[in-house]
Amino acid sequence: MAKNFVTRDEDYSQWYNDIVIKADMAETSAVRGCMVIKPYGYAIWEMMQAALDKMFKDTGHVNAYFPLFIPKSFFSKEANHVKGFAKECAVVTHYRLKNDENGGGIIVDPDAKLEEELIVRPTSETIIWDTYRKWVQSYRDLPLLINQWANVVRWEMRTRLFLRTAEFLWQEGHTAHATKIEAEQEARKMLDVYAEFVENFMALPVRRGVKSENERFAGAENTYCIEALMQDGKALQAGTSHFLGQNFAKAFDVKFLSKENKLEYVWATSWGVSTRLIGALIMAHSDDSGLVLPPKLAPFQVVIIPIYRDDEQMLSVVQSAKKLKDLLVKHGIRVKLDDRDTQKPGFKFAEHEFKGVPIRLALGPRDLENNTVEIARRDTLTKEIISIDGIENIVIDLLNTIQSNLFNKALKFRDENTYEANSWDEFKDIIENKGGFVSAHWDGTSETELKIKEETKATLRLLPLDYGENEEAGKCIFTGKPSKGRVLFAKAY
RNA sequence: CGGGGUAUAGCGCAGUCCGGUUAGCGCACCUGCUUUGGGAGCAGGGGGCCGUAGGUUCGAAUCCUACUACCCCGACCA
Repeated sequence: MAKNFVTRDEDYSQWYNDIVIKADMAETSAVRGCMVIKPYGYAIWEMMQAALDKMFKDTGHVNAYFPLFIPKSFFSKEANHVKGFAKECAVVTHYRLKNDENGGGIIVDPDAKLEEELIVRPTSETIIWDTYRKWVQSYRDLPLLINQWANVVRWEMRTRLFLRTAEFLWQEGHTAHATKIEAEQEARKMLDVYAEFVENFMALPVRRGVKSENERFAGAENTYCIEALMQDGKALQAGTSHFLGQNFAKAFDVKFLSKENKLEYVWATSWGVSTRLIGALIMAHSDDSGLVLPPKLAPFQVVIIPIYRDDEQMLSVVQSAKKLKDLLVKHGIRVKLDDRDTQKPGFKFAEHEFKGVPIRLALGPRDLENNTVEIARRDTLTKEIISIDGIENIVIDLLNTIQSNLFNKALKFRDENTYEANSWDEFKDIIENKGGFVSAHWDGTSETELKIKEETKATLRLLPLDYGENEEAGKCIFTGKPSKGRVLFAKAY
């Protein structure tokens, strides 16, 4: 176990904070509620961005950039949208500072008040749809398939690094379509893209579903989501994809002439994932020795640590280590050679272990003599000495093994912590004493959903995609009224 | 926004009740020697407007007042 590091059992939330800080991913900043993402944390984000961006491009999307500031009047055009975000908006009211004549330092110049206040975007639907109005005239202009990588601000009272901060980084896709069916398919398609990313790259299994009316995005007709289970038994929403209907098209008057020469409103979607995924990544796989990263997202997949006693040994060992690195890099592996002479090997072992590097190779004088290398895997914390011949294939295989091992472990955990509840007592017992996902019958009303939340703190995470279509009908565990099917509850982040 | 707490070196803390030498400890940092296959040892060294502003006093980290910031627990959220 790592030094000065709390275990998950002792204090899960302290454990999480310690990983973020001690693995050098992020820290709190001088600005309330905002974090500094440090190079190692940002490198993970860049890995995520690269993978997602490719998936977006492969599904026909292109990137663009829209303004950080949104005129207040735009914001109020879609009633539900304002209602959802009004409480957490940062507002720009002035555009100039000046020196205080009374010696009070720099003050806001009261003469520089903006005619119209600007909202710092909490999401960009409004500014984007105001722009799309100008871009769309004909069905020939559709579909518009655009994504933007950006920062957004939601003024949160209580924050946690990566999981909830006032400013965060994300991507938001905003698409416009000629038909309802096409927009609905787009929203579903992007949900699948997210699920595929989280499962394949983050090695984290997800449940796909639909949000209840209560949890739906402000301004959406329908919100699809993926939910993942963390090691403490709490669910985390890993991504959302919204079918926006014609709500924003109507609010911003975005119309097109159809093939039949009829003027129609366009159909919309939006979808996003954020740096919160880094929080999910940490909580899904890490252990009491620190961060554990899936090979596909690890900034370094392999770290090589040279071991030597004197300068002469250092020379030959480091030289061999460099050759080893070059060989692995040639095979497309991300490798760090930690040849710092200022730290001892033991220190480096501990450091890279804490930072979650999937594979460690240690190379010393004995290895040079015997043509061997010590190979250690982060996910199982096991190590062995192997022949260095064909090391590149062994590493490639092991990276794949680790990736699937992490997924399988997370899947097993998820399945073992998914329960069916058939009575209210059973439901309460599972939520209070076990945690995890609870599949239960529900009468379909917001009222019941809220009461369940009030009494147990569990929220309705999702309705399965085939909700209402399957044969199993039952009675709501809370009210006993008829249910169209089981839905998933959990305590959530 | 409610309830509770904290503020002293880069980080973590002691000292504060009961005012009195030059404000201390651990980690980290710097220098040297010995070390190096799982977080090295010894010796020496540097670093402080004790959160801010006022007050009481011969004298304040310590007592009083106000302010500010941060943390934890609740309601909201990706």
